[in-house]
Amino acid sequence: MRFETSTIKDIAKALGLSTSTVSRALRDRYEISEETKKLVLAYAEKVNYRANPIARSLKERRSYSIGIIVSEIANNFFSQVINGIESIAYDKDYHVIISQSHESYKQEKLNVEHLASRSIDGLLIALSSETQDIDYLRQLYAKGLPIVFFDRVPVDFETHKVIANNFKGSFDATEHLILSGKRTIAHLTNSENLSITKERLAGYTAALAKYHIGFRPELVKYCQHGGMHSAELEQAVKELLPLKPDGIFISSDRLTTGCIMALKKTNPEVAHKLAIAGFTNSNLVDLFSPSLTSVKQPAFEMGQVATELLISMIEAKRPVTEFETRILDTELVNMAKR
Amino acid sequence: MRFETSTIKDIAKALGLSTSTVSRALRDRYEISEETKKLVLAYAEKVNYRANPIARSLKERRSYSIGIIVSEIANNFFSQVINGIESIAYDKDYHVIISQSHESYKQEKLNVEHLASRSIDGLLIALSSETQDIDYLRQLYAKGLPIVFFDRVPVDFETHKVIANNFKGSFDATEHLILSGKRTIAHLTNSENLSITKERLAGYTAALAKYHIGFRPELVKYCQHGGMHSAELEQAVKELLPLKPDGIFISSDRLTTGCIMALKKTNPEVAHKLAIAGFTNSNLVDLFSPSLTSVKQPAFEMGQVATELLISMIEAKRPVTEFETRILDTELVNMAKR
DNA sequence: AAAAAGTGTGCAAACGTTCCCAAAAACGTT
DNA sequence: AACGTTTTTGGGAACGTTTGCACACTTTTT
Repeated sequence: MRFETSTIKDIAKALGLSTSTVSRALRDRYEISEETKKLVLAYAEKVNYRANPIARSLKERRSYSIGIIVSEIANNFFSQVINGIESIAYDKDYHVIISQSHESYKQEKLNVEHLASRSIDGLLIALSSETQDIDYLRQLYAKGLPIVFFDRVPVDFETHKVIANNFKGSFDATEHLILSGKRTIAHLTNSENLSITKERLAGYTAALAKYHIGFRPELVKYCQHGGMHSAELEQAVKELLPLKPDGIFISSDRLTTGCIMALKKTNPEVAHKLAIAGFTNSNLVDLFSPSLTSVKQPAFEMGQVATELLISMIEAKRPVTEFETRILDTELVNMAKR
Repeated sequence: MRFETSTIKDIAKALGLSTSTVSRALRDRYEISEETKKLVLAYAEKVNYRANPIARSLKERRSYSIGIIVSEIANNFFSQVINGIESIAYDKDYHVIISQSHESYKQEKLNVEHLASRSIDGLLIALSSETQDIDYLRQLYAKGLPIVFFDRVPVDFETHKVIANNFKGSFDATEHLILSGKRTIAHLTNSENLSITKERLAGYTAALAKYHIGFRPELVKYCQHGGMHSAELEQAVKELLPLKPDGIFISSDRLTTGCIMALKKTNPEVAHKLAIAGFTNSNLVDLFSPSLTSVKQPAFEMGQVATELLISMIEAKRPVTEFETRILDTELVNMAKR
């Protein structure tokens, strides 16, 4: 801000102390007499002193801020994750800077690099559905930037990761469809290179296998852009319907809503006959028609856990070498009766 | 970031120049020989030099970042506004920092002050539904922090403002209900102290007046927390239904979805008989059941306009004294036939 | 040929902190 | 009373920039 606020120097001058003393009093560092400390604190309070975080950042070579990359904040899952992140970050005096990749690799890379140049202390990232090459992240990581992945995580990157139990979530949802009598269950899913895609596919096939239903690859449709383009979704739906599925399991928030929308638009009569189960964290799911069974991820908690792990990395005195992958359980809700 | 990158000093040393020369070459300032400039630029490119924004901020006493306060990012209207803000901000090399008030005055004030201490160059804010006292904003403004309000704006604060044409949006929605034969139209709205509440109420009453329908105050229900608490909504619905409305006009995104949810939960049979019209920017509105007529705000454009105004204030050489209030038209979509 | 004007560069201070190092003050021990 | 400890304070450099000023050199003007 261009307008002046009081600085440590001002306080020092006013109190006849040195800036070092004032700084120490304020940060409660080293040995400092109770008396002086109180004096400084009282005066600082009086003039409403706020430390200049910019100056502090420059000096300490860290910014007390962490970067977040998600594909879209207008996505319930991600906005809930962000709320979780904030809840922890603010507690520990970190600020968060949110960037959106819009499922674009180029945008993601650009944003990450921008954040890195803004001196973030660490990065929380869910990869875009387009992302295949994470070399740029490796480089930053090698240079010392702590990174924690969540939701969409790369397999071959050694760091902390936080994911939902995608396998179980998918298994449960698929099993639910099977138990309500469906046998031809389509699977609409994200870009093939995402970790969540693989895990969710595995849950789906495992459920089929448990009930001795043959896996038919043609029932699985991938969406490269994660549902960002409605044309992509309509195409997938168009290809799927001739196969006469009686149920469909959809593997992401955006795809779920997008798919129902596409169904309604292109084949409204089918939409209501098809049993639908899908990942979504929308809190509007109760309003949807056709209704669906939804797999809800513990988004808020995922954000919290990821942030705790990240901050532990940031504040570790020595390089962290032991990494963990936290897996949090999903929840199956709003069982549609049909 | 704790890891080292090359600095202006490094470049200067490597090239046998002074830091001033390098700085000037990089920023293309003052007279500097083409030759030296090319040399520096080439070398900077080679070592992948990135100016340290922190140092620059400290020196220039500005951060090239703007703060945003919204009640909730998990709200389609606001996330679209944010996208609009980002589209302009990034173009002009500003970074944005997003904070959520969660419709709490306390949280809002805390966040604003936090942002201010983080040296933002300007603030874009939509007031929380609880906010009555904006003295803290006045103080910051008086100290020189440029502020632009959008959506929820205070009346008695002289600065740029960007709003939707709330009057017309409400008028159109209410008229739509009237034209489809409704006569007892309830109005569910936000906290009474919000600007949008007043404007939308005015549109509602004007439409009633045009068709010679008497205004019945008991048909208007205010929600202090803007739909953040479902109990509040259910209570409002409970009080409204005995009055036997045949239509309802709801005046905000969160209230619209929340109200339908409450209706469905408490009186599912009524829910489908009532004609519903409401403000919402949800892109899932096509999936809703009961369906509704929605008033959509030009959220993206609002964000863009607000940002342009803010940046013009930030970059003005002399204090701005002429302020404008931009009013953008809403759109009535998805006319429910009933 | 000297003075004036123009051009390119470097020096050094400043932005507001933190923190190493040394100096001063307070205290205790003999 | 002189010394050693311990506790508290101050001086000043550093973080990476930007920029006013001075200086040196070149070109133009008289």
